[in-house]
Amino acid sequence: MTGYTNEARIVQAIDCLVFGFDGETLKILLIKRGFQPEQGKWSLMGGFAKLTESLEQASNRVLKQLTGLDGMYLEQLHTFSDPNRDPLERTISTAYFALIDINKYQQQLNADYHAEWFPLKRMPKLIFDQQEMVEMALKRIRYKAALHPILFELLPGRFTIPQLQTLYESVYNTKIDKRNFSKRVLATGLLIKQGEKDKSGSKRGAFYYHVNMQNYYAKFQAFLNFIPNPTNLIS
Amino acid sequence: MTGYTNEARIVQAIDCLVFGFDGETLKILLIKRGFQPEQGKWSLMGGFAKLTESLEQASNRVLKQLTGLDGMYLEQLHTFSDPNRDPLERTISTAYFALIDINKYQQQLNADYHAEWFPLKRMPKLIFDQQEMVEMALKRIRYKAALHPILFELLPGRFTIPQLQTLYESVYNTKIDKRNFSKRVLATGLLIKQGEKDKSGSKRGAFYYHVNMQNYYAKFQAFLNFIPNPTNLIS
DNA sequence: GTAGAAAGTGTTATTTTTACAATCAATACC
DNA sequence: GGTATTGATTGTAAAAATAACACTTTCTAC
Repeated sequence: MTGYTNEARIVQAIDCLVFGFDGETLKILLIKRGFQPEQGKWSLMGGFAKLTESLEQASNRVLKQLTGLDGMYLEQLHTFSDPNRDPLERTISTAYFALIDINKYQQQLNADYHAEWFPLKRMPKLIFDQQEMVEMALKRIRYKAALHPILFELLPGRFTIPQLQTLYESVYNTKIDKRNFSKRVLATGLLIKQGEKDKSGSKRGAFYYHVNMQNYYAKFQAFLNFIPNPTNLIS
Repeated sequence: MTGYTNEARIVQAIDCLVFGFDGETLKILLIKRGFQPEQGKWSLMGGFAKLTESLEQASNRVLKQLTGLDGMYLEQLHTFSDPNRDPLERTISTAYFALIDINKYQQQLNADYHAEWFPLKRMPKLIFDQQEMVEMALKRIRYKAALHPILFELLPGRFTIPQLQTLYESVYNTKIDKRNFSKRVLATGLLIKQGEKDKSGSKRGAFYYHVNMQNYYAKFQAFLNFIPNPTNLIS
């Protein structure tokens, strides 16, 4: 037995959608593609699966190369397989999205890739079907974050409630009442108040919180309903 | 330009998880695998992607072969890529799950495959990583059906509210108060009452309903909250 | 010491959800 | 023909969750 006979063998790619939050708006990390086709165009960071690694391993490898980071939040999004998606050769690409703390991202590592963060509203045109990937990822993030605490992955180890609210408002492109928001997030039991304050945002300063990891893992699978009226928000 | 040089080319498989509902319990359609490796073992229906078709096309082709059905509800589940998942050769498999009306399924077409419906509780051991696929599909169905009306896909064109309730109870392995259930589903505006009754289940008979397709498509993306307290149900 | 600016906090009205049981319709049986 | 049987159908009240809404506090800068 030496393998399946008569079956096609196809180049298997991965594409990584890296999201970060700068305190203002959700951003995506793009690179200038370094090889043909579409060399020099803005693109997602991608790569190809080697024979001996899983697609998860391939994604982590590529992300490590690009960002210097390990062990980030990474979720398989979708596999894109239109026979004509890549003009050079038939490829199938599995897209993964990563949520990272934008501050941990190591600038120097990606100099080779000419990587840049783009606010989603001012994102350049992407190659192939990558535009579709980004749209799907955004949908998925909104969907999932309405029920699960994944957005904490975008924040530094300590953060303030106003920062957290800005993040939710940015992801859902909406305004949330701050009294209700703070009640809601505190009620999850996921936040632990710290002694210190962040003085950068206001004169009074806002207390730092960090995530209660115990509750985080315990509640991750639960439906949390962070977002009021998601029915009206998700498109 | 003749393609990417130095990249691995990999056999791309698809696996189809076909679910049906017989009025009592959720069932999955399995076949006796007709080729090596693992010939003769119970398996999901699968196939390989041809060079010129997308994975969606491949899945539909395979499902048509197996069930004789076209245009069924089909959703990409996940791509499984462990390098050792298939002992014969490195393959990557994208799993799709289908929800069909078990009555439409054409028995004769699949005689070649020795297909059989199994209640999920009495499912035989499957080959490779297919057990994991089934578990993931069940999770996804429970997750999605808590918010979207996908379970209607499992029912015939007309059905009664008690039948619908049995379906939900079977999927979530729970009991739901019938007064609250009927209020809830009728409130969605997805059901249209018909004049006739189904007399098979009781002397009095239960009114048939059918899905309001207009509302169905309109509300499909909305969060519907069919299931009381999903927090306690989803594991 | 005062003006400014964002942080922090409580209550009420409304809506949604849950709990709970009697009546109705049709058949089967006497 | 009458009655027993069986599942279908329907409403209300209590409880919980959500949404609406504005003033006070804290700190800095001037």
